[in-house]
Amino acid sequence: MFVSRPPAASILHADLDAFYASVEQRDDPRLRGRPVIVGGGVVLACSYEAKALGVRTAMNGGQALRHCPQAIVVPPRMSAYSEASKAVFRVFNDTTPLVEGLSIDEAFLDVGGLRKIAGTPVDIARRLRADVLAKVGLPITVGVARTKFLAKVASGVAKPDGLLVVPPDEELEFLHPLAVERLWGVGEVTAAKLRTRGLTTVGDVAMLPEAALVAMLGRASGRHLHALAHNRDPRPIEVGKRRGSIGSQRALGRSPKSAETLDAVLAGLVDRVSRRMRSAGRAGRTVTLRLRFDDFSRVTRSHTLPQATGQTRALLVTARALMAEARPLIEKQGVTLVGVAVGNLENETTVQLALPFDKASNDELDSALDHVRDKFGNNAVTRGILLGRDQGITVPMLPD
DNA sequence: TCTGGGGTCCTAGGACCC
DNA sequence: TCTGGGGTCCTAGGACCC
Repeated sequence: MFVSRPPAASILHADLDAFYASVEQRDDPRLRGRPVIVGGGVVLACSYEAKALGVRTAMNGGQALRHCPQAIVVPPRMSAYSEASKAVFRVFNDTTPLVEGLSIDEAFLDVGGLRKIAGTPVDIARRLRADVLAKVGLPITVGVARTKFLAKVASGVAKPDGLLVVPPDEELEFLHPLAVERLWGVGEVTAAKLRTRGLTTVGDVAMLPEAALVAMLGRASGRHLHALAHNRDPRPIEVGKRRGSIGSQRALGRSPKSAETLDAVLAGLVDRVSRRMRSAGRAGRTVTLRLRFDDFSRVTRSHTLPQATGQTRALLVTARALMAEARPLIEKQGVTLVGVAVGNLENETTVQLALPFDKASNDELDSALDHVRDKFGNNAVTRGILLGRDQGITVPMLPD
């Protein structure tokens, strides 16, 4: 007869500490041990030394310096962070094939099946932290639990440079005393709603019936929160998720902007987005224009095309039409931010050019290749497969 | 020095089709 | 002729996360 045991804690949530700031401290020894702020007008990231003095992410730069006049402010180096992220994800992927990336600096890893070859989840987590430090030179915190949600909560509690395991028989003891803000999906608005009703800990929330939470927060949020407070999270690790939209935005400051300036900004954003789409081998159907006004209110206007595209021209035509639609609002309120995003992204698996090679002139072939380059980026062509005389060019799906 | 830039998911109403 | 239900897609806004 089998006795069923609860599944072991075998989900890891690995989260780099103060990621951008740690990369800066790694690359410049003079910054180590000192309060570092990455960003200028606004704090993109700050070291734990700066956090200890009251600096927070997304804080306005002047405000941050008032908290911490001795802070060293460095401009962001996005390509360095992107490289560091790739190196860390290589360590993740060397640890287990079951890796689900959440953002540039965090991921879930399922190490449940590795006990025989790599040891217990805790052994693996210790080794992972040591490997990331040795190979990439960055501190990383790991939470270990039976579910994704709890592993993430655990890493949040263990930060910085920590390791925290929540054993399956201690889950509620760990979870219920925590502040509601620790729950994934509880931000400022939800926390305020809960607190006005006297609910400050996860345990308080767990005592409420689901229907009460649904009435308070809406169907999805209510159910979600009820499940998390009772530590129910059956979601598996998902490998190979691809993003659903690509966007870019730019803050403009408060001074009024002419229509020409706005159009130039718009064209620049569309160009940036479409380049990124092509080099990722993606195409999308829904173009969204986002505007922010000087009172910080926002609006969006969107339009869905019949066919997915990654071409600059088609996206720009659509974005301009949306901008024209929003014209009256802009004249009334003074726009301070413009963003363009393309969603409904589809995977481009292959492109077949209906161009028989044996009948095509060199010029026609060149223009066909240009077409592929224009649509999918240079990468696509160098990685393309020439199938033969009358089958044209097939471009394999590119990893995002 | 009031407030960056990149995303995800949910809701709700209306259009449209069967 | 009138009435109805279900499903999907689109648009706009909002909350949240890093």
